[in-house]
Amino acid sequence: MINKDFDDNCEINCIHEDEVEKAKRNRLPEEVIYQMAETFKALGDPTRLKIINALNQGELCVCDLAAVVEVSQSAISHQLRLLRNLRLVKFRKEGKVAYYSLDDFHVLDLFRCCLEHVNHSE
Amino acid sequence: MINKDFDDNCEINCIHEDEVEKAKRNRLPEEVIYQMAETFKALGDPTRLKIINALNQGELCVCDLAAVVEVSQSAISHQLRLLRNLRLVKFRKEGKVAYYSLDDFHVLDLFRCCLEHVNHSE
DNA sequence: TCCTCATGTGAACATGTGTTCATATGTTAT
DNA sequence: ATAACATATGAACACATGTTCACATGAGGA
Repeated sequence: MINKDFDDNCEINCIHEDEVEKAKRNRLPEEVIYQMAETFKALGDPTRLKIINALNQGELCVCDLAAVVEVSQSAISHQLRLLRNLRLVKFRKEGKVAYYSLDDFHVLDLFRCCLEHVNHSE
Repeated sequence: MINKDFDDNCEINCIHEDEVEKAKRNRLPEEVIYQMAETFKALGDPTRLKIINALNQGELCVCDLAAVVEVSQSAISHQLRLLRNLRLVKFRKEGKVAYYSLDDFHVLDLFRCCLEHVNHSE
């Protein structure tokens, strides 16, 4: 079962060759993996999760978000830019006030799915 | 609409009071947010996503994973410990070989949901 | 027992990340 | 135009994170 003769230019020796080949064929493109990681990374911060949870119920302006999440306006703004760049939130401007809301319904799916995972694993 | 008289012991001034109050009531417990962030953070790394994608098709041993993901055995082992601690993967030992597999079906849900998000936003 | 092999792990290092501070931008009211 | 205000942003800082390296552990074979 273990095969040590096979290694495509890397020093790894213990291999279930067939399983490895199968797994290699099922690999996703590097770019897809990278983008998924970026998305998960964006959701992997308490402040940003709080922002998303707050926007769940509808749009909010920056200073409202700061009040709800209880961090500085600057911190919120930085995080919103990040979420914006990943198309997780969108915004519209009304005078000097910027109203943010969730951009993509997948975001809520991810949020809910993770919440369920957390609630079920105690 | 804008109210500057209300601020519960923080200096934020511009507030749509009712919206903020509503959002505050809907806040999740700090601990839940923290755990969700931990979970997303765990998924927010290319190496770990590759591990999860590889385990998608069934269990694999550590050196197989190293071969598929193409990083060192040590790096894989460190990442597996992290995933193990978050109950995202489990393992069984057969002699000196450790076989890892996905622990929780929510993990795959999250993975697929994110993949869909990435594929749809180009 | 001694050796080899598969895996685990601590320390160290470079890099990435979130917040704060100061300041810039752009809007509205006076 | 000036002042007040909402938001954006660059720099800097402290801290977290992923990998590598060296070595430990523990199982099986000679």
